[in-house]
Amino acid sequence: MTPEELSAAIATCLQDAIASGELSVPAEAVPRQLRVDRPKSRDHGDWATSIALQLAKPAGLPPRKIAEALSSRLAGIAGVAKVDIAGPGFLNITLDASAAGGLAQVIVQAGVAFGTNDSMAGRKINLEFVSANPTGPIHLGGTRWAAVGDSLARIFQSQGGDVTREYYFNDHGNQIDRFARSLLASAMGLPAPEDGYGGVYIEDIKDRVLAVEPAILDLAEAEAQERFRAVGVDLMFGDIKESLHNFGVSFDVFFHEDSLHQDGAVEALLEQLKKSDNLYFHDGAWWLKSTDYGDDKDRVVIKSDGNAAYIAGDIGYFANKRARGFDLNIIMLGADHHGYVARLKAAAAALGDDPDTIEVMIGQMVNLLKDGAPLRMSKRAGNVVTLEDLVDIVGTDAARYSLARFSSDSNIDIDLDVLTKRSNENPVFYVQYAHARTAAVARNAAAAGVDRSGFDAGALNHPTESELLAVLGQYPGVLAQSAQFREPHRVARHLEVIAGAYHRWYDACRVAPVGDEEITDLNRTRLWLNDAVGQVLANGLGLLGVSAPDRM
RNA sequence: GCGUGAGUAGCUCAGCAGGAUAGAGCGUCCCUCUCCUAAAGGGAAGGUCGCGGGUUCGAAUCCCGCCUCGCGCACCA
Repeated sequence: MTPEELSAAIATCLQDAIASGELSVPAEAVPRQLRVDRPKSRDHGDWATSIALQLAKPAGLPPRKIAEALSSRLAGIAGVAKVDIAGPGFLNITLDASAAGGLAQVIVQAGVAFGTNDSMAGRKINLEFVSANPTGPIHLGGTRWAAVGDSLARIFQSQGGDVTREYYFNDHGNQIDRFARSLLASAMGLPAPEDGYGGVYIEDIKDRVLAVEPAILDLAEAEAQERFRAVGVDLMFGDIKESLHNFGVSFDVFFHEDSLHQDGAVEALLEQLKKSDNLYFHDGAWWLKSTDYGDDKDRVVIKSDGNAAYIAGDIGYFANKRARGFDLNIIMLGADHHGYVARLKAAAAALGDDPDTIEVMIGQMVNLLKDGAPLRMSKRAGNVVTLEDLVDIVGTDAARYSLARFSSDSNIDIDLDVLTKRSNENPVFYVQYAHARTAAVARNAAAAGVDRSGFDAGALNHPTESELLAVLGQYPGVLAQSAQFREPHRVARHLEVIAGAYHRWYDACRVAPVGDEEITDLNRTRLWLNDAVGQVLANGLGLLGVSAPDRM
């Protein structure tokens, strides 16, 4: 029995109590989702609910009275062995060992489907992340989003969501010109332009452009710069796509900002905004009245030089996504872009659309520590640490896991020295090891002749088994919450909890018989549990894009 | 100044649609392999949950104020 199933059963009991007139609670006071928690102390049963305390005020009754009204009904739920009223009115529920143990079989039979759900079915979700400019390699901030964004996409899919992973290439505007000029300067042996880019990767791209077009420097300067732009940006695109692919992230759409300008989409939308009186002309530029829609200040959409400002592309891009049918557009941005949120939503509102179809996730910075001191990074100076650097140092699994296990809201410090040690300070090893251990136990069980031909749910009654079953049962709920709050780190953290419970169980309970002991249903049932743990760990690691090795 | 994120154990961080004695990993100190992977497990030490008010039967969690730190506040993208 999972906590969700128990919760649903308790909700039914509550409805019964209300219907029978025993309890009088205003409908709006009844929580839609009735929570059951795992108590910290084993003396408080397997699961507990504080529903009686929550309903005391709206029902106008002492909480213990409510608890009493509910406890006899809860005791009647199939699989519930005992219900106690404790403290101010907690309801502590103890399950039959057989009801709790049945979960092991349920999980094995569900396989990869265990934990999945259809709560997001029918939702067409566009998940835009990384979107690093094609003027350099993916830096650490982008790497964090690659790990978090791809995991979130997988989690949405596990909940039935229809997800499109999308990468927006800002290949329009003068940063690309700066990139081209930087390549040209490098090829001519000049220092990087004042507003340009430097560093080894510029040298590298320059060399590769020259390899493709050896005569490029014989062209007139403007023409040479254009060739550097065209070929250089292409090479950069290729590098970025390859890095992401090697990182296990497959984007469905690489969207080029330039295409919005090429096909006239942006121009048409700006005309529409002019007609709807959402744009005005001032100081030689066209401004969006974004303050009418909650922004701090109005924003220039067409600069006085006649060129489209950056937000013009965003307006076109949003309209494009909506035209493609996405009802939820999640955009992941770094903390240095959080000022965008208001203007993006304002732009949506100005178009007459629903700003709530846009959700912006802001990820805080990743700081690197080297020799215990913060490492300052600058793309211009060229001392960036890239996705590839990180993968070279710690590998894809550790990189993805260590970035995904933190809340995006917190700044994280990654100590290169620690990660270079490849010690088990990285929890990914702890979780992967637990998975490898389940595989080893299964191999040994098979060699000893233990199979899953028998199952006695009631036999899983050791304290470590009760704990292990409980945390396995929480997995679907953790997944659902992870999707709801867009927080993949909840999955990672719960895997660590499961791994810990598994290691403790392993220490206390054997699957394979010792020596020539007779094989019983206890051995077989424990094999079910062992395999269930392996399944859940593999499912969870899969959602994080991390491998689940059978041997380590 | 305004906006925004953070402040929880020595370190890195969970927990925050309020719940019973605040957690994990690492680090420190003990202990456990004749027994399926000791890359593990058990135990100990270690906390005014930034500070001050408020709401509540109950606050790390919600509200208000303050302090400190990160990030942002362009006709750059």
